Amino acid sequence: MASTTIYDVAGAAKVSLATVSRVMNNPEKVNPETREKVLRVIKELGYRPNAIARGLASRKTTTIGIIMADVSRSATAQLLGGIQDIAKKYEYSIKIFSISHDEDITEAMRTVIAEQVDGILFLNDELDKNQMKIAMDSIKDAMIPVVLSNVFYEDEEVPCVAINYESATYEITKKMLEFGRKDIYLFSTVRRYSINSQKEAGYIDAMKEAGLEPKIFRTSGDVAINSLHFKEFFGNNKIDGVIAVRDSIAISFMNVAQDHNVKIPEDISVVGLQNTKYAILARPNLTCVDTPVYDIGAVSMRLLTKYMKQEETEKQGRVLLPYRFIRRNSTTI
Amino acid sequence: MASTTIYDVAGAAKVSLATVSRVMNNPEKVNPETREKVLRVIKELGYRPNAIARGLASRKTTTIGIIMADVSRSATAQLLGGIQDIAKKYEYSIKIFSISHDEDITEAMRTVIAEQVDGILFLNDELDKNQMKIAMDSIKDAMIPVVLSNVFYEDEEVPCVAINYESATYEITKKMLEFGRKDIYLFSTVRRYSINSQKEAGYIDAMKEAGLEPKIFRTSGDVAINSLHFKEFFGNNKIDGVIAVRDSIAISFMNVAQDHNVKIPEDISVVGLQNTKYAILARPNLTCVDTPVYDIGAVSMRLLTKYMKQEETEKQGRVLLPYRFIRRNSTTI
DNA sequence: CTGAAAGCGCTTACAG
DNA sequence: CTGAAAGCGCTTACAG
Repeated sequence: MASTTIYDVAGAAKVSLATVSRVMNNPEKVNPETREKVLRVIKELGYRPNAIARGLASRKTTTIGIIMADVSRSATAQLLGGIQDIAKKYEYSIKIFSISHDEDITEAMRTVIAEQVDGILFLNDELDKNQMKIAMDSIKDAMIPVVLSNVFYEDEEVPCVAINYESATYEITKKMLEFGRKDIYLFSTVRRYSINSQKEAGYIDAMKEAGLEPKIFRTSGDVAINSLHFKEFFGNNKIDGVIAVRDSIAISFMNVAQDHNVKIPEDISVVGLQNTKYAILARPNLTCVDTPVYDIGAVSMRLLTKYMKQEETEKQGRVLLPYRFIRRNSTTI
Repeated sequence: MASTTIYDVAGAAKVSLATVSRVMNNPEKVNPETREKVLRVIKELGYRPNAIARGLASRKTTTIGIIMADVSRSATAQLLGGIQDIAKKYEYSIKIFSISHDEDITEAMRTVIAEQVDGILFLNDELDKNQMKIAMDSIKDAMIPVVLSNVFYEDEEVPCVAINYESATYEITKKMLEFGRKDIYLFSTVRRYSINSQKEAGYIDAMKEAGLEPKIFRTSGDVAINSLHFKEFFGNNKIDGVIAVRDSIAISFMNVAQDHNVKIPEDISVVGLQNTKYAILARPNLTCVDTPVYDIGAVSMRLLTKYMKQEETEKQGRVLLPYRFIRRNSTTI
C-alpha cells in the first residue's frame, strides 16, 4: 500500500497542497470550514506527513540525537527512560548514537550532525578532556542546541543537568567520619568517568579536612574480578568504612566481607552511591545516596526543548538536582 | 557555520553535483582520477551528505525504528546493546519509539511509519493479541521489513528471533522434578508478557507430565511488594522449589525465605530465568537459565539488514537461539 | 484566506 | 564517464 501524500489529501479535499500544509502547521491561518473539511479527509485517509520531506523543507526534523557510550549501562537506560517520556510529550523523536572512547570523535560527530537532529543530549561520560572538547566544539560549530545529561564538561557555559556528586560524596563521607569511622575507603572504577571523578573529589576533600589520608581503591566493573580483589582487605588492611561508586561494587564487597566473617555494618559500614533497585535485594540492605537518574534525563530533555524553541536563550550553566541519603542496614549511621 | 552541501563540493572539485553524488553512492561508475579529486575535496571540506535530503531523494533513510515498551527495562537495554553494535557495523541509524499498552496503537504505528524507517525491530512484548495484530498489520501494509526481537506473535510468518523459553522452562522444571522436588512453584508477573506466557506453558507441561498440579504465583515487579507476598509461603504452603521468570523475584524470595530460617537450596531450590549480573551478587548465588538477550538483539538486527537489502526474501519464521543452564548454589540440581 | 511557485539537498534515470 | 534535469514530499514567502 503506497502511503498517502499531501497531494492525495489536497485532491480529495479539493484544495491546494499549500492549504493542507497550513492546516497541519498553522491551522489558525485557514478558514474554519475548509480546515474542518481538510481535517476530515486527513482522518479518512489516515494521512501522516512524511517526516523526512517535512524535515527537508522546514529544516526541522523534530528529532533529537542522544549521544552515549553504551545503552546497556544501567544509568544510561534510566536516563533514556526520563528522556523518552518528556520527548514523547513534546513530540520529539529520538535517535541514539553510541560513541566509544576509542573511535574517531570528529567522524562520529559528523555522522550525528549529518542526521540533522534539532538538538543533542550528550550522555557520554567516558571521553577524556580532549575528546570532549572535539565533541562540544563540533556541536557548537554546527549550531545545534545541546544539553549535557549526567556528564560534566569543564566549560560551564554548556548547559548541564546532573547532581552535585562531589558534595553528595563529601557529605556521606563526613557523616561516616562523624560516626566514628576512620579507615574509610572509596571504591571507584579503573576506567575514568567524569562523574566518578567528582565523587572522588568529594571524598578526598572530606578525608583531608579530617586530617585523614584518602584511600581510593580502583576495581573493575566485573563482579567476579572484584571479588578476588576484595580479599586483600581482610588480612592486612585496616578498614572500617566503604563508599562505592556503584552499588554492585558495594554489594559484592559486602558478600566477600561476610564470607570472611566480617560483620556489616558493625565492623565495616558500606554505602552505595547509586541506589539501584538491587540495593534492597542485598543482604544487608544497602545504605545509599539516591541519585535520581530518571529525573536527570527528564529535566535535561525538558531544558533542551526550551533551547530548541529558543524560549531559553541564555546559557544557565549547571542544573544540579537534589539527592538524598537512604539509610538502610549496611551502615551504623 | 553553515554546513557544506553537495554544491560546495561540486564547485570546489569543478564537477557537477551528479558526479559528487556518484562518488559517494556508485564510486565504480566514475573515472578514478575525478573520483580521487572529488574525494580529496570532500575530505578537505569535511563534507557529509545531509541524511534527510538523501533520505527523501533515495527513499531510503538507512534508519531503523525500534519499537519497545520501556527502555529502562533491563532486557530492553540489553537487546538495544546488541542491536546497536550490529547497526553500527552496517551503518544504520536507530530511532527508538516507546509504545505503551494503553495508548492508541494505530496512531502510534502511524507515527513510526511516517518517520520513513527502512526497517522495524519490534521488541514490545506488553501488547495483547489484538494490539499486536494492529501493529503487525500496519507494518505489513506499509511494506516495511520487520523482525520481532524477543517477542512472540501468533503469525509465525513474521520473522522472529528469540529463545525457546517454553522448552527452557520445561527442561529446568523436569530437572527439578528428577532431583526429587515435587512442590515446585512458578513465580510469574501480574502483567502478561508474551515471553512469560511461554515460560508458563513450559512449566505447566512438565508438571502435568509428572502428574503434578502446576502452581503459578503471580507477583508484582516491585521487590518491596514481593517481599510481603512471599511471607505466606512459610506458614501453610508446601513448597520445595521455585522457578522465577525474573532474577529479582527469585532473589527477593530467597531473602525472605532465609529470614524465615528456610534453607536455600536444601529446603527450597530456586532458579532464575534470566541470569542478570545480579545473579552472582545474590546469596546464595542464583542458579539460572541463561538467556542471551544481547545476542537476540544482534541476531535480529543482522536478520533485519538482510530483509532490508532483500538478500533474504522468504520468511524463515522463528530463529531460536541456544540457551544454557548455569548451576550455582541456589539449587541442589 | 487561498493558490502558484520556488526551494530544501540530495538521487537517478536519461542523453550524450 | 559526465552533466542537465526531473523529482522525492513537503514548507513558506509572495501575490492576490
